[in-house]
Amino acid sequence: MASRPKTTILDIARAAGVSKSTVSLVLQGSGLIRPDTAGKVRKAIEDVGYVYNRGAANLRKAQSNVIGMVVNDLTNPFYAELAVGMERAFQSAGVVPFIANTAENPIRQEEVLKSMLEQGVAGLIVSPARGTRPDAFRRVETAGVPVVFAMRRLPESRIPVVAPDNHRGAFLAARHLIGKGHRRLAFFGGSADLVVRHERLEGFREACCEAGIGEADIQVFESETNRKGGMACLDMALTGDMSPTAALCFNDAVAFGAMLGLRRHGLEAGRDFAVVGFDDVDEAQHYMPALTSIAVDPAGLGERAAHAVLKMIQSRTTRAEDHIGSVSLMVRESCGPYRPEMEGTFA
Amino acid sequence: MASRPKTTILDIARAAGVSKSTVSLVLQGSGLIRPDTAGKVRKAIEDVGYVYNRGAANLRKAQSNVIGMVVNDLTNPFYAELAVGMERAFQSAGVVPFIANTAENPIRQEEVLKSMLEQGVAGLIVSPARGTRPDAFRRVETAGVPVVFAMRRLPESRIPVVAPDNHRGAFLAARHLIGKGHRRLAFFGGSADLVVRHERLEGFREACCEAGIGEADIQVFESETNRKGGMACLDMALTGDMSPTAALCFNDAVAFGAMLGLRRHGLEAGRDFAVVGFDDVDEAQHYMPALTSIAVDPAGLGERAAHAVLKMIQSRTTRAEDHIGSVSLMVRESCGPYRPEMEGTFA
DNA sequence: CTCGATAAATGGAACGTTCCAATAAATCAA
DNA sequence: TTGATTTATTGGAACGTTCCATTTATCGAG
Repeated sequence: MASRPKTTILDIARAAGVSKSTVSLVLQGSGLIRPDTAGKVRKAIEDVGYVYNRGAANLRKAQSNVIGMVVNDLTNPFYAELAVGMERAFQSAGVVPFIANTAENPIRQEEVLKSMLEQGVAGLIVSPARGTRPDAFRRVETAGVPVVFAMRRLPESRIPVVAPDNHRGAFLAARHLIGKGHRRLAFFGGSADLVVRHERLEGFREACCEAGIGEADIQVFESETNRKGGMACLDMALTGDMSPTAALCFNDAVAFGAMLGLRRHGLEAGRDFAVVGFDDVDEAQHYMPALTSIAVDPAGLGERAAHAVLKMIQSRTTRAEDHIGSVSLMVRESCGPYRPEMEGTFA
Repeated sequence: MASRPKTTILDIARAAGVSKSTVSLVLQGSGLIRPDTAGKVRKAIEDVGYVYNRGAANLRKAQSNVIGMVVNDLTNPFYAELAVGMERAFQSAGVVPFIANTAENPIRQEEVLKSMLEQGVAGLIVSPARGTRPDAFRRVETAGVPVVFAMRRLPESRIPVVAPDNHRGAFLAARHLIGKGHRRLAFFGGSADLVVRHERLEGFREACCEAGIGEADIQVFESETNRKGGMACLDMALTGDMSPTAALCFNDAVAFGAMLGLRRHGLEAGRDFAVVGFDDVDEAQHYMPALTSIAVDPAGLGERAAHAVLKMIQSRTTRAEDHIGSVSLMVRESCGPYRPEMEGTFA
């Protein structure tokens, strides 16, 4: 019951009456073996409960066939979507990606990366944890393993990135709010050490600037990137004497939190306050009221990232071009109709 | 830039002026090495960009330190929670689990399991895909790798299971509905090949039976286990001439779908129809109306499952006791107050 | 048939580690 | 100092695979 003697390629060779080399060749699907011999071997493999030892093979071969995928928060359906897209792309390439979660913890991330390197991954797709130190990927880089960042990037890094057009997304969202008549705007959520937030904030500011809205009418709040953070932002925003009338949220989770917060104050998104999210998770369209958001196609970006590493591995390079995915504004109910009275509140 | 010469234990030995055996000992944290020699070695490791080759080590060692985790749907936050719980338990044991998603596809599941075996996992936690064939785990079993099923089980299998008390959960939910005065009940969603559904359905029926509600007043609908499935169920339920007034849903996703469906018919959960979910995902409490559901603590079950494999690996056995986690009914708004008029509709 | 060419199959070394048995160095008791 | 003991270190075989260089079988042509 316990302690298998572990059958090897030699056992199969013996059973099939051929040499280990022949078995190896069959395993690799080489055409050099006569079909009937190959058949014999395959039968032997089936009879004995053989399992291929990829570790041993990698020792000899230059390259492994595992690809690692390190994601910062599996609990966020947005990243789960990303993972699913990657898996789809890898599946058709015949590789099985291994996913590991860092739970937004840089220490854990380090462990995970180390483990993946030790396992001999051929490539890596990483959505780095918040607070990742600049040199966190030095080891990976010196090991010469191809990496691509997905969704997030590090401040100064030569590692290629696959991400949505955060700047444009935020710009579109802000312009939408302004178009509805809002003149005092807020940006909700995210922490300042996220490059992504920087990009979104810039797009947001650009739209404001274009509309002639000054810094005095812009309020920016930091928070966790989840519902709780969104509620916190809303509370802060409503306590000032010049409260904003609309908010662009760092992501949908924050937006849901903000809407929850509004309800606690007896207000309703779309009627008393405009909210727009970012990411357009599945839930956004089902929410009450349905959330206006920026669609970024995470699964598509996942596929893109997967193809990028695949290509890097194949061409044995560690460099690749960034890919900035296009985004689109999904207008729903959370911003309500055009409301001229909002213009009147211009400071 | 490309094609590392790959530094090995021998390079370090040379750099530190010791033998490879010494380096190996240091790597394993053996106390047999004099502290200053160990220091020298560790420094050399740091200087050279060494990465440990776990594949080579596993070739010699009996046991690896990777544990695989195969989940049927990462997109469902419920399973993501499960994964997170497992990771937590493994982290404190110093192992890094590798997660793979099967997307509810038995063929994919087979590939994934094969890949994990080849990688030499020490143990496996699996939430099997829908439609898994009874012999899908034969290879894993003959390989002697410890496996535990999480959340789901296979019809006839000796593999230990960690799962919530589905029977009791459904029983509690149904009794709650009956207590609210409902007398024509429906069960929404899930496919008949899921053992889990069987268990829940039984609990549901038991509560009905106890309350003297006959088969004629019970309607059971199959569907996908997501929002879409829930909407479909609701539509079917409302078309009959003796529509139910309340439904227990296979899981929260189905319940959300059902509530969406109600709204399309101009009805509201909690006022015109009672809905209860299963799983109590985070979203349940934030929904409008907040969803009454059965809490199962997926993260806790994940931890439990992790400990189970860990123990199995340690005691080199492939058997373990099942663990049935306790559940509790979370009463919220989706079933409304007691409504005696519902009793009147008794057939 | 025999020879040369081609196709099919094989033995052995190598990959990077662990671990045992053995050696070398340090320590101690006499 | 010497041997006995303990403490540190080391060489070499082994793990299961791949791949190169060979050997052996098969086939066609003369």
